[in-house]
Amino acid sequence: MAKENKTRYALLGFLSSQPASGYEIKKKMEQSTNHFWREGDSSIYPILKQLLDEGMVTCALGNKESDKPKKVYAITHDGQLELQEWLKENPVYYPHRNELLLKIFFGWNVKTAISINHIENFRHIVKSVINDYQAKTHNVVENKLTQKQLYQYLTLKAGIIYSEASIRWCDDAIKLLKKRVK
Amino acid sequence: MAKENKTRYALLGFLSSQPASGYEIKKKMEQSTNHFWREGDSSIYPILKQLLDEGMVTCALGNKESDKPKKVYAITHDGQLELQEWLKENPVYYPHRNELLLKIFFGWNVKTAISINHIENFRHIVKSVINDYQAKTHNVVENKLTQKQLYQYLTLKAGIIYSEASIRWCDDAIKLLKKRVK
DNA sequence: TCGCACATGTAATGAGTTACATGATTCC
DNA sequence: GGAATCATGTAACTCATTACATGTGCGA
Repeated sequence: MAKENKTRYALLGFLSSQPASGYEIKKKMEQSTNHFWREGDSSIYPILKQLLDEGMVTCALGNKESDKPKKVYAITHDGQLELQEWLKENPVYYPHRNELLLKIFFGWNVKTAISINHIENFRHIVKSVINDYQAKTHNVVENKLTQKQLYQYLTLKAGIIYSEASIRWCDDAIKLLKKRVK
Repeated sequence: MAKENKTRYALLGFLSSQPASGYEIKKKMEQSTNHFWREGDSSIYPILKQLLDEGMVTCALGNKESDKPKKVYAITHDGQLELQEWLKENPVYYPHRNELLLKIFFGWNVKTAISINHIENFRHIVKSVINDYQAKTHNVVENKLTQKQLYQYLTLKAGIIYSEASIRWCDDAIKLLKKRVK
């Protein structure tokens, strides 16, 4: 079975919300799905073109006021259907690789201080990510959200819960390792 | 900058513990690092060969008693050094893709029941994974572990903490979605 | 005028996955 | 005898990333 390209569904999904250019989609991704889904700078344009050829999206040039070379894509009925079909299918759970854990796993080959350092660095990164999340959720009232906002909020919450779990593991691991080192 | 192949370090890491054949390494991976690092069936043999060419490992044929076509690899001094150099470097944090969250993010395009169903399926999978972890840790006494076992234990604990976080998110998300649907 | 953000693309690399291919041994 | 596991590998394909390439509009 060929590996399916899922970027197309991400693009269709964003366009199902409102028409946008490739660049705008990329910016929106960075703001909203960055912690669980991101695309490279150049992967997005070829696939938009492909979707256009397949009739899943339409393309209109620029907005009338300015003459910027901007292509605004919009989803078609076929595109909506394909998106919905995909949304109904069971998602696949990739086992993701974690290089930090691999280094910890083999940590007995180096000084304990090195492993502790890796974990502390990771903890710093996660801390700053949590701040980001909190800025985005701190004035959210759960039962005042629109349907669309609720779903976005759920993915944000996933980010928070996983990050907090990371912090807990870091603290635990550092404590155990420091006990050994002294 | 070329993307670095990290499989080699995983192999060196396992061989730093004890000599083994490619197949044995694969089996050990499945038992120990499967939740944060796994290799495809066929990715492991070419890289062992490459490590052999580079002098990072040696290769001895079979064990004397049986004449199985088994190649037992052992790490060399150079291999140990390369492993340690890599262990000292700061790990890279990949943003991993999560297809479930992407489907949830665009969930307002389909019936709420579909999103709830995806989350419930995921919850089942995580539950069975947690049972696995617990079987492996239920008789561990933290301060009786050897250095090597401690590091392995830390990665196991990471698996547990992340899985528990997943369950918490699932319960949370299902509750919020069910409130909307009724 | 210089640099930055906007805006769209192509080409090359290499990594990961899947399918394919082979053959021995062990257990039922 | 047949199935599962042990054991090693090759080939093809897809995907993701990186670097490259080009051009506009705007503010300091």
